[in-house]
Amino acid sequence: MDISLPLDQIQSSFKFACSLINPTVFKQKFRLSDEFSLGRRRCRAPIAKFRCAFLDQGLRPRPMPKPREKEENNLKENGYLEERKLKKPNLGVGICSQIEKLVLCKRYNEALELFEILEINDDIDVSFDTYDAAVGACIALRSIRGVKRVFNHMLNSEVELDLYMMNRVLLMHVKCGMMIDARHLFEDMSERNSVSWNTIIGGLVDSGDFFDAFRLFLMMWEDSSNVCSRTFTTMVRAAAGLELISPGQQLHSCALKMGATEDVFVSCALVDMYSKCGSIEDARFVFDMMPEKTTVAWNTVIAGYALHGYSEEALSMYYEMQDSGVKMDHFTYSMIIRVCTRLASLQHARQAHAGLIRNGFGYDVVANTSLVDFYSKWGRIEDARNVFDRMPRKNVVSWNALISGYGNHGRGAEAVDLFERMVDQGMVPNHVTFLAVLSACCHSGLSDRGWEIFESMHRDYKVKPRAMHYTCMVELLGREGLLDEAFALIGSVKPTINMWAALLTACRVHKNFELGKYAAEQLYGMGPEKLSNYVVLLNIYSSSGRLDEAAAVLQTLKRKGLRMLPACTWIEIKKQQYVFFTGDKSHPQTKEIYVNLDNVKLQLSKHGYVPQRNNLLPDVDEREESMLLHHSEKLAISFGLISTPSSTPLQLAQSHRICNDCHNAIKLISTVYKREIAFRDGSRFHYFKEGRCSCGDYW
DNA sequence: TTAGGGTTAG
Repeated sequence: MDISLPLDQIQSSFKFACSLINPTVFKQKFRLSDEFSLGRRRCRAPIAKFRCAFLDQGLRPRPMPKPREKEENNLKENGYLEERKLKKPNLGVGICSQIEKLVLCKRYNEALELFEILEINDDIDVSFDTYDAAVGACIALRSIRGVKRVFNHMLNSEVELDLYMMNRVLLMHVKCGMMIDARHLFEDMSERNSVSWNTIIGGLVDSGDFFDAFRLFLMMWEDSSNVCSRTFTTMVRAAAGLELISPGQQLHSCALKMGATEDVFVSCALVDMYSKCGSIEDARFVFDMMPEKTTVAWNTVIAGYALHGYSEEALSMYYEMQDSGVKMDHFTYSMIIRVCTRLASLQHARQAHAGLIRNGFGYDVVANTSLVDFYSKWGRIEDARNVFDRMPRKNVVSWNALISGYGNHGRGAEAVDLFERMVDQGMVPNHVTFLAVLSACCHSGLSDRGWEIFESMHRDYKVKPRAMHYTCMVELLGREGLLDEAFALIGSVKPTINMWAALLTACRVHKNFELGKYAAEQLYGMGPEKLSNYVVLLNIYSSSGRLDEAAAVLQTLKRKGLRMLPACTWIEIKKQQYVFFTGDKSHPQTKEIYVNLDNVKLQLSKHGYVPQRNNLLPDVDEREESMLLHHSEKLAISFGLISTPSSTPLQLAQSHRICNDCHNAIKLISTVYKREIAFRDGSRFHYFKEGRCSCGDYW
């Protein structure tokens, strides 16, 4: 970060940095609409221009009130005028003040309903205060209909809006996502202040039009009197949205020179920007420099660590935050519970759960959803259910988390029940819901129900099945041995690697070598340079006893210089990483490890765990095969990642998830290459991305 | 009058 430049140099370099943003590229990238030109015109009567824009959109305001002169003369003649004059202000003032009161009480819907009365009574004078309240209701409800109604009324009444009200109207359009109208409004404003600029730029950033936001900011920069700390906050968010550190750094420099970094909002935005742009060190630097660290500042830096997979650092910051005495909020707990899920730390998660309740956030939907996810992922589905049942409000993510949990526990019927209950309660399922419930059906062998749900996805819920749903169905059909149906399903869509892989697995299980070979070749054809595709092809050949063809694949591999790395698992214990390859005996405590593994194997068998034998590999003895097959779960158990040695589907699934263990590849490579090709490739160790068990991409 | 941080799957 170069922050030593003089201000004028910073300004010019900032402009240069922004000019580097190629409009064409950005328009393509962000699918921007036609270039937004900011007119220099000034309109003396802005409301007249709004009317034109309004009519251009095909909207027709109600007829203007007719002159009442004739009517009043008639009334005067009949002696009614005095009565009317008395009634008019009473009715109008009553409704208007009622609207204002309803908005104050946050009864926005009722306020807008009452506003309808104003529409049908032309003779009620509406004050700015009432319009302001109605605008507030529209913003709170994000009601486009409300915006049209209130704005229409303003147009009809021909009221001259002052700058404050113009900004409110602008904000109303921005908040309701009506950015085209907002742009027209902004363009036609005869007077603008920093609020007007910040509002429109903020709207552009919120709607993802980062490039337009930068362009407008540069225009604003020309008249720097309008630029304030809130502008920097918004623009830093734009840089974060673009994930471009260079404009972010320039903004940081400008903000420093203008003293804007003293604003806690700017600093928080900078912390967020640096972490989103991949520089957690700079994020931490900005955080450390903050004289006053607010809850949001702590949350932002914790979120930054969590985003980059630094779960332990995130947890450590969480405890530092606790020690600092800063109040934690529902954001803090949501994040930290998610971090605990990654760390598989029941102890910390329980503490966070207790803190959540103790500090009065026990009803927060997001934090509770994190808890449901945590408990269901770590073998405590009943705890997950308890948390879920006690949630006063649930959103689709909460339902998805629990359905997914039941599915992973092999409790498919309960997952389906939950899905049906969710629909009964009026919750709209999304593509994640269907993935969870289809996957649950798949793991529990509920093929008919799975197929029914799959068919209803688009028909009843208008959720178009994606590739992952088709993959799930291929797996489901494949498990049932319906290989031709699975093949036909793949043929009905654009096949993906995962679909062929699922079919290949089914073919191996059901010994359909011809179709399996075809699937493997398709897989091979979709990514010829990917080692994993050679491995599965090699696997299918050797599995079907076609050793010559398997040898040919090996030759191809050799010719292309692709090396197969042996399967490995690595584990971090107290910041020390331990790496194990298949059949590895190089660790100084190998003897103890294998004794432990044998104990685990014994305990597993006592719990009824029967290793799945692979009858396609004749030259591997049973002991070795069993060891290879369950390498990951045994390691996970022996290092305490799985609390008890049992064979519940969840625990096995978790161990595979942690160790990313690919059984077939391990077996194949250890069979074909034996131990002598096992080597430690130091360059692969950079996959220690999250410091937990992981496996290289080359599988 | 405008602003910063969070959940499911992949």
